[in-house]
Amino acid sequence: MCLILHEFSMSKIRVRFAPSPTGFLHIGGVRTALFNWLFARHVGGTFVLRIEDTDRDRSTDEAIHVIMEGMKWVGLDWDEGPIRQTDRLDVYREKAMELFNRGLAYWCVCTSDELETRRKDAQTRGESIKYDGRCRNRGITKPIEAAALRFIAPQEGQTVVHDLIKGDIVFDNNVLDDLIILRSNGYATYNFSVVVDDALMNISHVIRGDDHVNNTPRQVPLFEALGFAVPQFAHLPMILGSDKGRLSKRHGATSVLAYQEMGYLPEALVNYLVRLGWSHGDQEIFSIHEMIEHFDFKHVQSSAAVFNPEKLKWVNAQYIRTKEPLQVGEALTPFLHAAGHDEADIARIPGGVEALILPLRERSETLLDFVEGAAPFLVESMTVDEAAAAKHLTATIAPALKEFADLVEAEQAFTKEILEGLLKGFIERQGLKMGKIAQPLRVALTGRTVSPGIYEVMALLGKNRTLQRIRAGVERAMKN
RNA sequence: GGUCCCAUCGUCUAGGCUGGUCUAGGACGGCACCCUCUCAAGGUGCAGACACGGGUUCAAAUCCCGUUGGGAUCACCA
Repeated sequence: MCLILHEFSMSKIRVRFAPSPTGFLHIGGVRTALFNWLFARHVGGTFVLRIEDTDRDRSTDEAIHVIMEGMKWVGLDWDEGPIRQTDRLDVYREKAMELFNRGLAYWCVCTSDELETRRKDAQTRGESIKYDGRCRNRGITKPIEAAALRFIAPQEGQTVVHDLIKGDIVFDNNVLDDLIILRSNGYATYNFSVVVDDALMNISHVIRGDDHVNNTPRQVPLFEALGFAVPQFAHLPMILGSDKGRLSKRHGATSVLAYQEMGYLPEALVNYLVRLGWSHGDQEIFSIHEMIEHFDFKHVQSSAAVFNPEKLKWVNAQYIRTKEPLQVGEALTPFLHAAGHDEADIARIPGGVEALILPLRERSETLLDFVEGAAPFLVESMTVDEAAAAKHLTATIAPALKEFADLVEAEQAFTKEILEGLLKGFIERQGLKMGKIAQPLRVALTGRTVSPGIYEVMALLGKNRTLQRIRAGVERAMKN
């Protein structure tokens, strides 16, 4: 029974996302996490969050917090962790010493300064800059001075990495360095702690960025030396900026949470990101369920992709238009508050926030666009675009506006449909064209030349403000 | 420079493994028209790509080789 259980856990698919907490969670990190998560959910495996904080100088608790907040916002929940590598330092030391005791590692007393000058010299001579191995045969058993522990890397034959995305990648072992696994300060290095953790945590698939392919042939012999099975690898192509360089602040926000602030819906960001490097025929919009169902490595692109903010906006707009108005309203409310509109402002609108969604969602790509478009309906006295007023609120149209205001005042019910009938009847009797009256009306009601349909505008304003604003518009028009 | 990766419209991509159905499909963006009270949304249409050169083959976007171009990586960072 125990054996069966053990074997089951060994064969189970386990993946991990292992960010280093030296900054915020950026777009590339989210995509790596997403593909790990999607694969885990697709196969019913386990998704582990591991924090690689062995660089004690650059890692901060704040960064860990921000990373987890970002993951939560996009909905990538983890099954185990967060596991911090700094909690496992003893494990790495123990495994490193095990290699030393087995004669698979040696002490190196070359200082970093010496190594650096030697590297530079080698480079100017045009030679290989890898470690020359001078401590390899010194046989230091108990270093008195500060010493680093180096792994004896194989120098003959080849290491083949079986990559789920790129296929087999072959490296000649003679390019392999005797890499340091334990620093002279006693802390394990990245390449070593990663291997120990992936092995001990039974990670079956290492899914990470493309920039790690060259680390892989260094890590594979380490798995073997430690006596562990080598996991499967999947190296994801990079995400590039519009200049095809690394994605950076130049290309807009790089922190996920900045996209939250810019009014993007998390599901839209995820949808955009999943299509960056992965496809399922011609499908563009995927529910989370569909992504999980269809995700596979076979359709992951092997070349890098340029991040396109325009398309992200389009995807966001699709979600804004199709999501339940109530849910959009929930997401929108904090933005309204942030813009200085309180509950009383929102209460001015007949129907509240929800009433705002339908007329504005066809015109909004982000939640910030909603805030902008909703402004005239959330205030008692609005700001008027002077140029618009000068152009549309003329003395010529003033009498018609006034007469329409009287009609509105006499009307008891105040719905979009009734208002439509009212206006249409009015212009017919007056022999006016809709275009003649609609724009002046719009400027009078919203202070702008751009808004939702004129009936929606009046409905959102309510009878009192509608009358008030048309009358104010008439005043202004007569002076024009 | 060494090593490794990559190469279809401006961008994301389908197709490639299992050559013919590809005069290369879809999406974003662009342009035009329609709809129309403005702006959108929506609809219709247009422009736009197999990096180049050699092979293999009756047939190549698809397979092979080379060239060119791009990228990643070469730390006691991760």
